[in-house]
Amino acid sequence: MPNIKQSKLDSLLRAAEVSCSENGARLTQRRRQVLSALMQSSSPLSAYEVLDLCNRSTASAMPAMSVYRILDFLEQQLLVHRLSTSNKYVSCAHITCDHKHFQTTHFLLCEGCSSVEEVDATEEASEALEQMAKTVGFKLTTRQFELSGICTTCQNSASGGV
Amino acid sequence: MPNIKQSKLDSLLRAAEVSCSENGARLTQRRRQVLSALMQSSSPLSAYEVLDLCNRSTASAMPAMSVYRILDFLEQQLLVHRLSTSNKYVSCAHITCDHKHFQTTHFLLCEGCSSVEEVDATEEASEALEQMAKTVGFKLTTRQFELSGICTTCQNSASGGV
DNA sequence: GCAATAAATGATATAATGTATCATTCTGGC
DNA sequence: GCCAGAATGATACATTATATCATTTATTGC
Repeated sequence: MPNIKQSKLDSLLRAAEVSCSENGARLTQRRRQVLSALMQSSSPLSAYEVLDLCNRSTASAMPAMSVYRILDFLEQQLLVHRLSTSNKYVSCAHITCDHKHFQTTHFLLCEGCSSVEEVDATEEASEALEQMAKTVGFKLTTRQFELSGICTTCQNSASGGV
Repeated sequence: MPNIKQSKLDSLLRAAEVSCSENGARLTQRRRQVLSALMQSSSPLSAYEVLDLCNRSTASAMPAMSVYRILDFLEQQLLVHRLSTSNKYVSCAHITCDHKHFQTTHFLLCEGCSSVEEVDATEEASEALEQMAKTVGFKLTTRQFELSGICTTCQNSASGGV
């Protein structure tokens, strides 16, 4: 279920390739395949879901091991994010911009349609959390939060489905 | 590695039993065993870690299935919490008080010693997160946040270990 | 261009985690 | 004691993740 245009996908992949080469890394065929699967998905995918998609699109079967390796690689390159609450992966929403993930990122996970929205933390939210932790002497290192809820679309459709 | 006194453990278990019976549920031997393992642990435990602990303390082997069932039960009874980021379990810090988990709870996970601190969300933090989500039309349902960082103890000990 | 080296992937086995299903045992109410 | 429902046991299996070594593909120095 590709929910993005081919042209958009191409430009994302091109940007990803540039990003890799800037780090002295290569966006190989296999890596492109995995990244592409995530980009075309409207919801986070597990490693095995990625595997299935890859093996559906190509004749040559990819082993599970490769998917895990490649997901790790893509995560290091900041091209995908791993959602720890569901242990699934999403492609980064900021591949084409020069956003550098300096600040904290939130992922809003819709319980209705499973979509994910990647947003920057507001100053206030970061501040408030930091402060709260500090009152018990805790020093935060978390740079990523995953919040569940209902997205706009699902709020408007009574059913709550896709 | 029991980090709590026997008397403390006993009183916690007694309180848990009362809590169960108020809900028309029973704290059976097996359930007590599982809950006890979690109470005695200074860090969150996976289902299989719980299983190992239970099977170490008793002669009669408990099947994995039972542990999963019992963890579900204890979670329903609000006697334990499931940490979704690590897929592990901790016993509730508020078993002996009448705290009812009405408000949002945070879990501060120490990257040094793996300990967990369960704290109530501050008004400001809840507010700020809610507000942030609202700006993109998202309605939060999350009642539990898991934040990683370094606890006081580990900040003070250079090594960062236990 | 070509060997040497490193990076990436393939292939296989296995560990770890979680669930489905049905049988058995335990418990409280009659 | 008997029965119904709850709880647990037991077994099989599905899913997810990792370890390890072989093979292929790219890169570098010559």
